[in-house]
Amino acid sequence: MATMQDVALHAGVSPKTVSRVFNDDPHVLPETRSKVEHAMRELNYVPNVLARTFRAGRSSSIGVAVPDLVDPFFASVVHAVEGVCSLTGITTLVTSIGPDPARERPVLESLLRNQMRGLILAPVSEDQSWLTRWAEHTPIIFVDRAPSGIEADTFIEDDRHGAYLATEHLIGHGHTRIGFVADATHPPSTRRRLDGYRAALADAGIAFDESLVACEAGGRARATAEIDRLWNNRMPPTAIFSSNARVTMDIIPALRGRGAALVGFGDFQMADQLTPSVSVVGQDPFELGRLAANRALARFADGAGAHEPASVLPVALVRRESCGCSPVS
Amino acid sequence: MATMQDVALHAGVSPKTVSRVFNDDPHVLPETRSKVEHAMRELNYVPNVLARTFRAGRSSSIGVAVPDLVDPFFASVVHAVEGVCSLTGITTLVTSIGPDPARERPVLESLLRNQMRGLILAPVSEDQSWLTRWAEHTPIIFVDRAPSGIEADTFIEDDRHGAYLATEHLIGHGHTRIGFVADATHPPSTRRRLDGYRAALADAGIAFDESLVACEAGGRARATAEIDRLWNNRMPPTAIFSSNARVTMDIIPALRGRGAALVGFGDFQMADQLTPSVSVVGQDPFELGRLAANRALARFADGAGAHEPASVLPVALVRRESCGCSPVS
DNA sequence: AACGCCAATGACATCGATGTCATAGCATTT
DNA sequence: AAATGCTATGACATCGATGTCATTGGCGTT
Repeated sequence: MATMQDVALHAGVSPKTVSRVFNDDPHVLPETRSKVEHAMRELNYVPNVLARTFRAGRSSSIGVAVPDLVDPFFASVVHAVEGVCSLTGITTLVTSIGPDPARERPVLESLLRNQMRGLILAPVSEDQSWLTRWAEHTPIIFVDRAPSGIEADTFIEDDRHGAYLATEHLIGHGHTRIGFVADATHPPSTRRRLDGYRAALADAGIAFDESLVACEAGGRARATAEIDRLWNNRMPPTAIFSSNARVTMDIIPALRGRGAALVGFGDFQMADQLTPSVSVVGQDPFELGRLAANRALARFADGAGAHEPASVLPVALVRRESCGCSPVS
Repeated sequence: MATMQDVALHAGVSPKTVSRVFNDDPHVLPETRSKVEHAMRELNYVPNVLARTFRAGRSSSIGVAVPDLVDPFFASVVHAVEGVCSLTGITTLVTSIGPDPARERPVLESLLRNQMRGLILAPVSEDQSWLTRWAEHTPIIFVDRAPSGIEADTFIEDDRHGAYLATEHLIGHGHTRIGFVADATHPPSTRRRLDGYRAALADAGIAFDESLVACEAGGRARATAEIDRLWNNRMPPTAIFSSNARVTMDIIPALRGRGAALVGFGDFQMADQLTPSVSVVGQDPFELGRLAANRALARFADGAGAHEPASVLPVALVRRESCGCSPVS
């Protein structure tokens, strides 16, 4: 790996001149320039990004941390961020945090230690106050899940309204016993979805029944167990609202033959091809990622400290068959 | 951001001593050590990874580049790599290349310029010979798709055999007009799958019919067009072999009502929940990622130059309903 | 008491690129 | 001809951590 020194020696100039040529500094004689360019080609010179970013003090990459890359929702968010950043020559460094809240801090710190230019984050833990120190220098943008213990730019969906719509719709189909299924209680987004669910029940004059809430349905096995539990209820549900796409996919097998209506939060691939096709609250993960990336880029200019009130993206009910609607033509 | 200098000043020692404390060098008096540790805590010292890796000459991260993160197959590969690397304190830097072969080289070069410790790659282009220069210093491991123009460690699935199995199985159900659908012709894996398909036909004494091959089926719209085209054939197919999971998902809507049997290469979420459930050739992306990551780690010790013959992971037919089998109890 | 040895610590150079300032050379002005 | 200005180039310092070697001082040996 040739360095600038090598090129300089080869071209008979100083390293600084090589640097100037490389960075298109106009103060170089055409003759000198071509000598240097020739030497660079000869030695196959490639700049050492490590040295450059070290000198510059911060890298030209932006970190993206999401709970799970295998989740198509987050994959789309990441995809959007990559799209925006690749246009500006900024590298995206993607990591998945995993389901364990305790892993969040170490994973993020090892990311941030690389002098990231910025961080786009969908947290899994319940406290991000320790990020304050980093936030002073590094813009941090929260997506999908609002931060706690720290204020920062945030882009979330209208979880509450989406859950309200879904629940209201099921109520409109005549259901009064509607189960709420999730894979964890703590994420703020799940809480807001539970809120919306309860609000819709309340507005329809239906009493909230704790025994219809099942929040341990992560993975097919536990999903099945939770659904069994719900149906062992004295009065089983006749409809289910599932609080995210992963859970929706996990409970579908368990729901077979139970004749329950279903609406899930979050669309997923093949949802429209299942029998019955699954009605969902449609989010726009790509837009979420796009907005977050653009905000991050804007903060590189503005400075890291500032932040605006959370942006709440609208969601819409996508009626398919599982809610009880008839297939659309 | 405090530096070692700051800590040294604060503790009244030299920067070198701070470095020693930080790196658990035994040649430090306990008293000095605690003084330094106190200063570090006081100033909230965090090492500058950029400076460290710059000094060390190479970073402690491994690059992972796949065509598409939204594809659950590659998402699983990445997940496995992350799992292995996180145990050894190596950061994984994930990028998706996208469908355009021309983007591959710039994307990878910008990754490699960061002095990656190694690279795990599922290429989209047809020539990786330019990687030779990097491969001398940086172990490069190919997954899912074998390299061309360069020799390197490679982990692929048994594409040919998988396609053979699938085609043979469809033939066993009495089909003689079997369509082959893909989203591109050039990836070596697709070619091998086409090979396997042709071999199975040949072994059964069925003539290969060019007009049953449709290789432009990327995305739902084009998938629908390709299926329409196949069915406009004078003798339409009665069964379809789809060469990857994305294509399988894309053609399913178009196949509705056509009564064709279907086997796809690659399992996907919900494949077992569709009606009919979709028979597939099952791969093991997680294992693929795990093996690749372990090989990369091994190369860090061995040195980059070497490589072993490609490892071919076995695949197995997962019989569900779409091939014509009856549901398993 | 003289010598050598080892442990603890620090001074300095180093990695590669680049910012700052100096200098040499040439042209233009008065 | 001297003063001024401007351009092309280079010397040197710098970013932060750490490898190398030197220095200091205490201890044990003969």
